[in-house]
Amino acid sequence: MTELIPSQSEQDYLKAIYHLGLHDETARIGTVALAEWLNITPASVTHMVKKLAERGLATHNPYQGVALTPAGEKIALEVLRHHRLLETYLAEALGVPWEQVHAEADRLEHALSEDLEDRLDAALGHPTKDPHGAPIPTKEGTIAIAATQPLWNVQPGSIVVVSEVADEDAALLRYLADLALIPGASIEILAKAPFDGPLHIRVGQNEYALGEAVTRAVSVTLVTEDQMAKKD
Amino acid sequence: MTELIPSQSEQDYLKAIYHLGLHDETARIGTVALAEWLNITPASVTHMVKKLAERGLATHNPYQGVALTPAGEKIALEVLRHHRLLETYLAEALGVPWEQVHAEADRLEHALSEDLEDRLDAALGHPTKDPHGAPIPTKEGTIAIAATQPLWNVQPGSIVVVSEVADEDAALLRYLADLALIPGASIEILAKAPFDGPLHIRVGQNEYALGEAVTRAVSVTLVTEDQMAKKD
DNA sequence: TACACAGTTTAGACACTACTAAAACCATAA
DNA sequence: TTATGGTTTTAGTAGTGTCTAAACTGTGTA
Repeated sequence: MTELIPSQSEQDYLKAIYHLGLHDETARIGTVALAEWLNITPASVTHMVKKLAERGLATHNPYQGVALTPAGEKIALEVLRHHRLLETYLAEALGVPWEQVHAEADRLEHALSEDLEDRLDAALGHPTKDPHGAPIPTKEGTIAIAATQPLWNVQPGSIVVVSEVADEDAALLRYLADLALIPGASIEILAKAPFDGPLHIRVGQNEYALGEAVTRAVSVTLVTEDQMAKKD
Repeated sequence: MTELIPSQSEQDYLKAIYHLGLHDETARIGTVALAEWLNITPASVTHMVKKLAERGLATHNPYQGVALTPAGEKIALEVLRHHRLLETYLAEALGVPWEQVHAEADRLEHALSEDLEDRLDAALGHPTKDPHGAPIPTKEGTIAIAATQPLWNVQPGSIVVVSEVADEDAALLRYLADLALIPGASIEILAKAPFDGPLHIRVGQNEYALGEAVTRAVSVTLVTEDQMAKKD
């Protein structure tokens, strides 16, 4: 009955919990991790998480971590839809550079009405991915989870296609764009130095040696796998 | 030195003070007037106005009213530029109905970056008026004040052109659009009933009798004046 | 001239969201 | 089994922006 609209802060927390819960399904989402992600102190996070739990948007077992309830996830996906539609629109219609759209969308997403959301969606032809390759949730609250892996984890000898890149770090995005490591790009993994050393890859005519930070930010899908890695 | 960015609330107050000070240059802007405009209690307005005065954005003589300082007016005009560029963009690029753009812009204006402002401006070809005929302040903080008067004040027998319509009331805007009373429309003032009775006008082939509320919301410029009104 | 009343301000409170400092918890290594 | 250290929570505080209730001001009228 009392369908309270979550505050901007609450929406940011829900989005953060959703984001941190994405990659390691099983991993517990801790107060410190959330605090670092949101640039807030752990004490403040505990406070807010308790409020989210009271409102039925998250579950909170003290000392055990946080998780979204279905209601909380629904809101997180709505905000994410706003965010990614805005990113796509800003890039396509207004030519905002791709490393900049994330920050702009973060500010605009909370001020976007449902009507405007629909208009952006229609103007873009109902896109399914944002400029960084991330899937755009549907209005119904479903999202396509692609079967990808971090470039960091791929075996040498494989050929992969870039599916998605992390969009939070503008400097990193500029670097990736320089390297043509954008969604859809083909990469050949040449070698990986031991002891978590750099990954050697070829993109088009160019070869690069990339560190862990960069290659963890790039999600890829396999095209061909190295013989050595095959096991059947 | 300490160039503080005003909060969203502060920006709303500055915009409101600017708006209320526009039409009657000399009139004092009172707490109740501001409170009604902002949908807030007078006590809260006093509180905020004192804060604005402390920050050098407004002057406040207790019991005597509020006024903007140059610094405050500059900010008000920046917000107004955001607002009106957004209104124009939403109407032109996304087809948002003209009675709806005001409310949308009110939410988005605070989240618009300078870069995005410039992009909207360029995409629209540097417009000088918003969809309601209101002038868009320049980036330098100047605004073109048109020599207009409320339709309500025009002498019968005159012919006028609609210059601007008040954009706050969506229902009123829909009504004006139905009557084709949009910026640029020509109006012949036929008669005015005594004792502040309705104003009879012709717009194209149609004649209407309009009350004070409606005709005060429409600003016009004179094309020809009635003989009776001429005084030299 | 004094009073009444509309307009304005003060005082005190609350919700929100953040902070610091200190206490409580828990897992792991000695 | 206990010490240790990182994680988490509690307690208390602060700033913003709002509210209600009560006190104050100043102007026009009787």
